[in-house]
Order: sequence, then C-alpha cells, then structure tokens
Amino acid sequence: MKQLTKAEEEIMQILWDLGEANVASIINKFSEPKPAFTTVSTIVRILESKDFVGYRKEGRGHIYFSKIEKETYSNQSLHKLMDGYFQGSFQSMVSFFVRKNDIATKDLEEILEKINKNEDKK
Amino acid sequence: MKQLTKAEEEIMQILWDLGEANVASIINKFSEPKPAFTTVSTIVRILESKDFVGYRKEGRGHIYFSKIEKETYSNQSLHKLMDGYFQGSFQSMVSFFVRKNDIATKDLEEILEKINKNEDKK
DNA sequence: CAAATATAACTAAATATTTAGTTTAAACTA
DNA sequence: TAGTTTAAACTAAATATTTAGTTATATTTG
Repeated sequence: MKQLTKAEEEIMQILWDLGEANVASIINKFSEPKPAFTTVSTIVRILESKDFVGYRKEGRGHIYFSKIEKETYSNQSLHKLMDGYFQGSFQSMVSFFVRKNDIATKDLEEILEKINKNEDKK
Repeated sequence: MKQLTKAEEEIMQILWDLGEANVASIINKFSEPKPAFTTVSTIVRILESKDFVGYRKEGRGHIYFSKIEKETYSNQSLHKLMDGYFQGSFQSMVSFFVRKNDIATKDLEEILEKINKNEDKK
C-alpha cells in the first residue's frame, strides 16, 4: 500500500478530522503561515490521483473526503514499524516500548481489562 | 529529531544489523539489483553529514557505524505514530492494534508476565 | 618506484516532492 | 445577460531525494 509524504499526510489528517471539507476549510485548519490555496489544491489533487481522496460537487466547488480509513492507514504504518524494527513481533514491540518509556504495567493491565470487558459484550 | 528517508533507512538498517561495515559490505547486504558503489557511498556520506553515521579509518578505507541506536530511532518513530494517530495515548494505540489484528489477549498477558519476571530481578 | 587497484570525494543528472502563479471555467449578482 | 467572483485545472519553478559517473587519492604489488 502507498505511503503518504509529509505534506500529504498533513492534509489527510485534516480530512480525517473534518470528515469532509473544501480547500478553504483545509487551509483554515493550518496555523500561520497558512499555505496558498493552490498549494493545498495541488496536494489534494495528488491525493486524488493516488486514490486516497475522493470528492463530490457541491455548489460552486468540490467537497473532498478521505477514501481510506485513518484506522487502515495507521494500522499499516504500525505494521511497517513492527516488521522493520521488531521482526514483526507484536510482543517485542510492546514490551520494548513499555520498558523504554517506563510505562506502568498497570497500563497494560487496564488495557486487558477493557478488552475483556468488551469481549463479554459480544 | 531527524527523519530518515527511504534509501537512508535501508542503509541504517544494514549498519544496525552489521554493527559496522565498509561500503562493500553494505552493498553485499542488498539483493539484486545491487546499487552502485557510488550510490551507497553518497548516501553514507549524507548520513554522515546528518550525524547518523560516523566512521573510523582502517587500512585503505573507512569503516562506518551508526551513531544513533536503533532503539532510539524506533522509539522515536513509535512516538511519532502514537502522537499523530492515537492522541499520544499508549493505551489507545495498543488496544486499537490488538482489536484490529485479532491479537489474542493471551499475548498481552504473556508480555505482562515477562515484564513482571524481569522487574523481580532488579 | 611505477603501475594497478580500491576507495572516497566531487559532481551531475534523473526523479520525487513541495509550493505557488496563471489560466480557465463555472456560478452568482446586478 | 454581462461583469464579477470563486474555485479548479494547468503549469512551472524551487527544493529534496535518489542514483551513479568521473576524478582524485591512497595503498598494494611487481
């Protein structure tokens, strides 16, 4: 699956955040200095050509929306990291991260609890 | 902290793997089609200028080595992902990944066990 | 020491990415 | 409907990345 460049990712994040938006709304989400209309428009059309973004016509312009779930993309990115740095092992990745960042085991226990709770609901 | 480009990362992975290496050994690690000597040499010198790589003289040439721990870089990358896609929350990231990939809770339990075991040793 | 060889440094060119100006088309308004 | 406005499409240029050729330098060997 395709990788987003830095500028592309920034705009995807905004689209994931807003759900859908025209170019003006996207620009609005940038902090100063805001990029030019044409800059954003260009990147959006690149994303369109890469099939990350779709649009529908509305009034005078286009309303853009993401065609790929944020979840799908982040999952793929995590997998890439896991494969490249932890021999594809989820356990390695998590235990490394816990140790490295002094994450309390209580946090892991809480995650387990929450997951088990939701499993019950099924 | 600086981000590695695709070509740079490939070579860093090899250096992390080998510990240290000259250009020839790096090329050797590539599968066909192997890049040209000059290509690898250029990227190594870029990594040098970015302070990712150092070298020492040996005989006729240079022996290169990573100046950044693989652990440091992967930790930073994971943090970036966590911040960008999971509001900086470790719990969100892990529970998302577990659900999304149908990872058995047993895996998480095992991680906990292992960590607790090592904590005892301290 | 001179020639051959191996390697790094320098340079360049192809490609990808980022940024934004100009032109064109659509639709709103007076 | 003609002029004005707004946004998209087209185009271009600056910058970053990737790839590799050429030249310079140092080491080995005959």
